[in-house]
Amino acid sequence: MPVHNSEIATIFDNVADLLEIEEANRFRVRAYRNAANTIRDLSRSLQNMLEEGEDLSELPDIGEDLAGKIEEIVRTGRLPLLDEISDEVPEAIVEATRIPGIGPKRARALFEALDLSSVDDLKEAAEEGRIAAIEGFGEKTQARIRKEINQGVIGGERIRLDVAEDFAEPLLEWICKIEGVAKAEIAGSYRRRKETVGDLDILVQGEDGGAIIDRFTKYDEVEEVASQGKTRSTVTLRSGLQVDLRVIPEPSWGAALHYFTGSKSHNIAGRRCAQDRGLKLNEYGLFDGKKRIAGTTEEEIYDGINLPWIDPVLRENRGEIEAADKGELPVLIKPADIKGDLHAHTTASDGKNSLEEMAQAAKEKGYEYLAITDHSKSQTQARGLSEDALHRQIDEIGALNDKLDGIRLLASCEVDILEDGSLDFPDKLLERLDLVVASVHSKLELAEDRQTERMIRAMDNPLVSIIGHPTGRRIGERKSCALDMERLLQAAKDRGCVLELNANPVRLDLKDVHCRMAAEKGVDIAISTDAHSTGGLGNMRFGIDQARRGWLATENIVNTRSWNNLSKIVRRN
DNA sequence: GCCGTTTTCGGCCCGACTGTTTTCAGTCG
Repeated sequence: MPVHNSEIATIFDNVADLLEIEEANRFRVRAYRNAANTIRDLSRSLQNMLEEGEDLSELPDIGEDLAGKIEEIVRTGRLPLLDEISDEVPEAIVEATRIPGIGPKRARALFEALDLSSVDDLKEAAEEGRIAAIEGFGEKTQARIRKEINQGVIGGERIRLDVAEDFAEPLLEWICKIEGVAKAEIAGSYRRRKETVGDLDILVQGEDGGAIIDRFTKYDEVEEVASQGKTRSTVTLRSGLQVDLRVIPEPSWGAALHYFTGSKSHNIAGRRCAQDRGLKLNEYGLFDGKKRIAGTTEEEIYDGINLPWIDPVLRENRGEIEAADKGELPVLIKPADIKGDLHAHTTASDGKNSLEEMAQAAKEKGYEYLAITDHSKSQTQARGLSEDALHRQIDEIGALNDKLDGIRLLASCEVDILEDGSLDFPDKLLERLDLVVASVHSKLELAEDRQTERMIRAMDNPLVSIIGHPTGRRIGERKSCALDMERLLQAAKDRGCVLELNANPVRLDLKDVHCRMAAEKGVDIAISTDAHSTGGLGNMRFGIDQARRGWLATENIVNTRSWNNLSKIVRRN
């Protein structure tokens, strides 16, 4: 049974959580967390690395001990250490640490003082007023615990980037108008363009922090003010989104922007770089002793630790600091590089606009081409085209292209990959198309081997140009199907098949790490919107952000090429 | 538990805010 990196990382994170509750050495706890982060970001599967006899202790943050534990997990699917400490620490304490404001120490103190055995017991104790009586606890903590448990918000879900934008952009605009605010910017994972964000970190430049924050907490959509000081405040909006605001004086702006953009592990690595040079880096600046030597801009900060500015999308401590140090940062793809969109639907299947309307919208984006990829016949719920209907659409596109000026429609189809890997339309029909996108829409639950083989079999057909939304995931709704990504990428490379990076913010399929793996293997990527309306073409920017997070450059992306060049790549036969 | 131009020990990122107590630990980011 394949063991995935994410499972191993989760085991290590769980060990860290439990060790923390047991008050183990905090650096040992951190070692497990660091290892989990390293593992989560690896571009290769640990299982494969082991099978190929590689020494895992050469990986960063993995030493002899953890390498041995990984081997054990891969072999048995379990880690005895985790089983042992799981027995020692009641599950309810672990759950209690998910209440904001309750960490490992207080969770343990609560359960020991009150002799509780579940979170329900904790709720009961809070309602009966027994928590406030414990030394070190008080009324406020008790009220908070009661509220958090009743709201059932233990944990808190991450919000999709596009959803966060809907709340963030109007809020930012409003903040910019507060008196005394010189400028404002959203930092955090939002600025790094992660596919989901946990909260918003907003920085404002201004002098009178107390007044600015006071005004901020009066924003129309603020439901609760969790904390409020002179430089910092945390509120929750009615939408459930948590917003942290920090007021930054001008000389520290760059340092604060860098610090609060993160990621945390990028910052830690950055501070080590500073330490190596005998300097100290924090959110106020870069310091030589007590003297601030940089801080106004991010460029200054990086320059001070002898690095070029690193784009926020790369700041995940996935090797960007080392690459920057060697002058080997990728030249990332940018919106202006895109010459066309290779996945779009019309009213012929489940789209909302006609061929003409889609062509016009693509032209307005400055594109050279737009591929029309309506569904194939098996997709009855999406009004998939019959063979005759596709024949007719190909003729229609041909005729329309004669009339169109400055944009070319490509005759295409999003053909279903059937359960056995064969295609929903015969080759004879597909041969008439400019290119073919092949996607899986059914039987997403197949076992990893069968799912992987199914897609590889589809790629065996040289008429298939691009595999659409390869993993089928929908963020927050549906997990990725089980796929051996390394094998899939190798198969794509061997066959010259392109993989899609679906730019729909609900999909963003491939993930950033998969994009990076693809680039490392030399697999071409198409960033496509899968637009079902003219507005949907605008999702390209989410795909580009994702590609940039995956270190992709112009040359990795096929739809940065003119059709003359692109046609040679997508016509493999 | 990891790591090393300070290499087998002794370090390990850093500061704000809260709630509690009255000088600070815990938590968070």
